[in-house]
Amino acid sequence: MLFETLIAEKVTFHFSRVFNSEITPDQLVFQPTRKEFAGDITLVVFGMSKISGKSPEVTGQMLGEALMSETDLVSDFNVIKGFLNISICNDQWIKQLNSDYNPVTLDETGTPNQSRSPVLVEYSSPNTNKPLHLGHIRNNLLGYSVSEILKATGNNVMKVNIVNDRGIHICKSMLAWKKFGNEETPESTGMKGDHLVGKYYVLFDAKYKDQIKELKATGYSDEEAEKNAPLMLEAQEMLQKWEAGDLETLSLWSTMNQWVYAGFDVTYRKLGVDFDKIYYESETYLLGKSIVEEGLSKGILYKKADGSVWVNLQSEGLDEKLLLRADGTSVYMTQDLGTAVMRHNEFKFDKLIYVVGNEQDYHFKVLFLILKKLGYEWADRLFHLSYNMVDLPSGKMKSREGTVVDADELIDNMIVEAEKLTVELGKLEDFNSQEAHELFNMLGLGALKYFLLRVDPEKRMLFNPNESIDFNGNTGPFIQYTHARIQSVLRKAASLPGLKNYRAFDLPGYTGILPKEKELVKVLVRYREALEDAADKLAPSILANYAYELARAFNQFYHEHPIIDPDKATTSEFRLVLCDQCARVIAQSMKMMGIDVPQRM
RNA sequence: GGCCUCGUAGUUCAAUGGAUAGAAUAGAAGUUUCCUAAACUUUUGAUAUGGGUUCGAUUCCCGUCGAGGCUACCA
Repeated sequence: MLFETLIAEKVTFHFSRVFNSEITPDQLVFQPTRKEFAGDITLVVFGMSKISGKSPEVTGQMLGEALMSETDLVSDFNVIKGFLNISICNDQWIKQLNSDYNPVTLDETGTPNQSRSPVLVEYSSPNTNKPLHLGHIRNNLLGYSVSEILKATGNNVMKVNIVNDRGIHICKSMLAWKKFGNEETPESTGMKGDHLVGKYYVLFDAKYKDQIKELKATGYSDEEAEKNAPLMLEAQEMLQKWEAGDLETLSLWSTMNQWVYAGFDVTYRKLGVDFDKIYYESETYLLGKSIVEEGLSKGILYKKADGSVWVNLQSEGLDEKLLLRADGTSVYMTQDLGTAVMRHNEFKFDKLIYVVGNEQDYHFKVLFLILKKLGYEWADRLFHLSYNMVDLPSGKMKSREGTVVDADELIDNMIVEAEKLTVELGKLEDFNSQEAHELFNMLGLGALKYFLLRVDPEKRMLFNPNESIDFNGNTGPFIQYTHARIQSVLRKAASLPGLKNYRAFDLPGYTGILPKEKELVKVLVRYREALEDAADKLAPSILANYAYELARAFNQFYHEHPIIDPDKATTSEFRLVLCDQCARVIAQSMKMMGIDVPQRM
């Protein structure tokens, strides 16, 4: 917090002098002073009164007096209950905005620090049998944003993706295409590849359901019907062929996967997310067996009579978990053990962060425990960044019931909506068609990204597609608008004689800092703190809400001080530096959420 | 059944154990001679419930109620 370190140092020094007992800086609790009280920073003295031996009020009063008379930081103070409200001298405030002060000290180029061992962020991890939907968007934005935040705080980040390109689900799409597809291709239909494959996945499910119904009519039970439906049997046969390396199956698999990848690429590009390395499960699913064998030989794992391999986690309060089937084939867990070890061998990562939905909380808990049991010390540096689902007003999204919100469709709608509103507001007078198009993109995606990122990842959130997304209030477009507005102010200032060099300013004799200016400085200076918090908790929501607070504070400030007055260059300079800093901090925090900000709109 | 999340204004979201629980939106009333009104000002309105811990609890602990997830030799 602003001035916290400075004050803390003085407090510990004077505390021991005044009360004859010691207190350490980490015992001090600071908070910003609430608006309704006089002061800039508040020291909570309840906890200190035990050490001082005096009541909270007296402790606060005596400390306040000492700070005021013995330091040049404090201009005033008051004590209310156990709260010591401290006012900071004006010249200290101005120092904060002096030419050597720059809140944006982070690496603006985004170049990772290569000398540090990398932080791996795994996100997206799609299946190749259907297009991406709203839930994936939350995942992608979270993963991308967390990566950018970590980069900005000096980490060497590797973004990785593991594509689930094998298994029975792919076979279902392949089978339906083979039987009912009439050789359709993305080219012949004009459909995006992932949507085309998804169409056959849905078709499989529909036909499969018909068959179940027929079987049940002939007296099968639910379970028998599901198991014995011809389509399901065929799909399983196909999976076996795939695993056996059957050329025809592999070739179809490869063709359809390429369609999907081409489709995903389009969506990823629209979302502005990317990866440094992509893994494919078809290449990694066999990993992990040797690790299990090793654990077995060390006696950490055990074999049951049927030959299956298990780990016992009952001492950790969990259950037994299967790691290898009786036939020696691997399961999901085996594969994840393998990829984790492989990634550590490959990168010697500092951390590995898995951005995966919270329905897999248990899986990751178990995964980390097993690795720990197997003796990998780096197991402590694995994190599951768990996020909750996105709900629709009708409840949970269910692909089978067709209540999913398709990613591409949603993105396109957002852009159309942005266009409608912008045109309505008549904002486009000096935009050519390409610039206008870029602006709609920025606004539509800004709205969507901000909407999904401003909510704490742990929390379930609600998305209402009919209402689309607001462009007013706590939204991406509001912040984007504020940035454009500031740029406009700065352009105007640059055109005025005498104000061209406001960036390299110092403040000769300027002392009369106004309350609104002070408020803005306070918000600005908390930026670093917000960023470190966001990196610490892997929560872009902190940055999102911070960016909004800053935009709002700016609009209020601007409302009160709207005029550039060339006659009062000093005052204006100070304000322009504030503007400049606001724009830079807004742009940078938005960038870390993958949101572009317009220069004008 | 067991385990894990989560319950905050009508609605969508905030709040390192701190002061009178903040915003937005919806509702009511206002502000444009101005560098951008996608702005600003005023106003109505909330911690599911019962205990406990303490100077102080939305936050920590226990119970109840409610929502969701996990509890596969699927991934």
